[in-house]
Amino acid sequence: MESAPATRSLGSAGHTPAQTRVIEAALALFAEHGISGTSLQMIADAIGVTKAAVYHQYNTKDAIVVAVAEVVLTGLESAVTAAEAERRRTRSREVLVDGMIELAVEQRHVAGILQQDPVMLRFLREHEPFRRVIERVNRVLMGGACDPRATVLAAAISGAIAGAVTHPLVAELDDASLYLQLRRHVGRLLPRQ
Amino acid sequence: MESAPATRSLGSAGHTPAQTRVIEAALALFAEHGISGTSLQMIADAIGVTKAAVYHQYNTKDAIVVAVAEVVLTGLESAVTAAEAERRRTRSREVLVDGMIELAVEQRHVAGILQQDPVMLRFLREHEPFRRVIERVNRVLMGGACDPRATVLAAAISGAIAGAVTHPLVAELDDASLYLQLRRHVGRLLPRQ
DNA sequence: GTCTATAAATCGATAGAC
DNA sequence: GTCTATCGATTTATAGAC
Repeated sequence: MESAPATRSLGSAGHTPAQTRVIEAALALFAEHGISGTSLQMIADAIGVTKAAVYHQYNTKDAIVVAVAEVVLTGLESAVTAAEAERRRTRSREVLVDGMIELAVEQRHVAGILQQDPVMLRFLREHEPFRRVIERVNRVLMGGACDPRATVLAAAISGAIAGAVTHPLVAELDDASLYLQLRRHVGRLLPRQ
Repeated sequence: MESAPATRSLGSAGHTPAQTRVIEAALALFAEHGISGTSLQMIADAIGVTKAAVYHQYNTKDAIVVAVAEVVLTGLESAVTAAEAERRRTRSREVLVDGMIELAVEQRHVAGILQQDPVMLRFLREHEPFRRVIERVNRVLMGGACDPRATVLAAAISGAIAGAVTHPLVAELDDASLYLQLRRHVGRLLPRQ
């Protein structure tokens, strides 16, 4: 029997096979060329269909970007939900950081686009469901404080994780080593509990 | 009297006023919309001239990207040159990290595009003078080692700095606080000397 | 150094057949 | 669900006058 599905504020479920093909092709191309640098023609070519077929699934390019964002953010939402279930704030942050590292390593080839692409950042700011997830993540990372020290710490943690897994230096490192070393280094960033 | 100009492998000197206007406008637009998301028309509009006038200064868009990269990388090259002058490896890394933080805070609104934009990353890989600077930075950050621990550490330091200064959380923080807090947090990342 | 004008290709997006 | 065909706007880039 399945475990009860976590309450989702992001509707990433219910994709037809054709939609899934679009999302996966777009994800790979966005990561390599950026969102602005990816045309619908490139997505269509990658799938092996025409532009019109892509438009039948998502009738604007923005809709594709939102669908891609939902897929990537779903994991982050689960991680922050698990973290928020912890009672102690320091423990909560540890759980979230560990989840973020695991996700970032899993999705290392696409992690960059979510956190750095200007088009994606615009959606993260303006699309309400996305902003809520980001705000929950930041709140946990800041550990209840809101002073400059906590703010920069949260930014540095996010940046270190996203920046490290997408850094050219670690391109040839295996997932397990990257995960272990990243846990170790980012762990040093966290204040002693 | 002026101090002797540091040996430059990046030819960022010798810009005409018109070229400087192009570079500065491009820098701001690249940072906001990404490189692919910035057209020559947008650059021309920002300066207040026509596209043809822009093309008279740089006859391809790629040439503008290279010129922008040179300007931004010049600071990094000075920082790594200063760091390499130190005798002890741990001290060398400290000097470089401090220089990188200073540069990143100064250029916080454009720092992201250099380290994360897919088009810029392609130039950093393929343009030989750029790659040499990046390699020198990485060598100092890794402190003489080349194991997974040192590799991920170097990636995490770069990522933490670039990621932190461009993070939306710190957008409203003043430069001085950002610099101080970032030094503190990234300092914890460095192994005890 | 800047302009007008234009070329050739590609962009996102739509209509309608199958 | 995919196709052909097309639209209008925009893209990079060039030619030639001032």
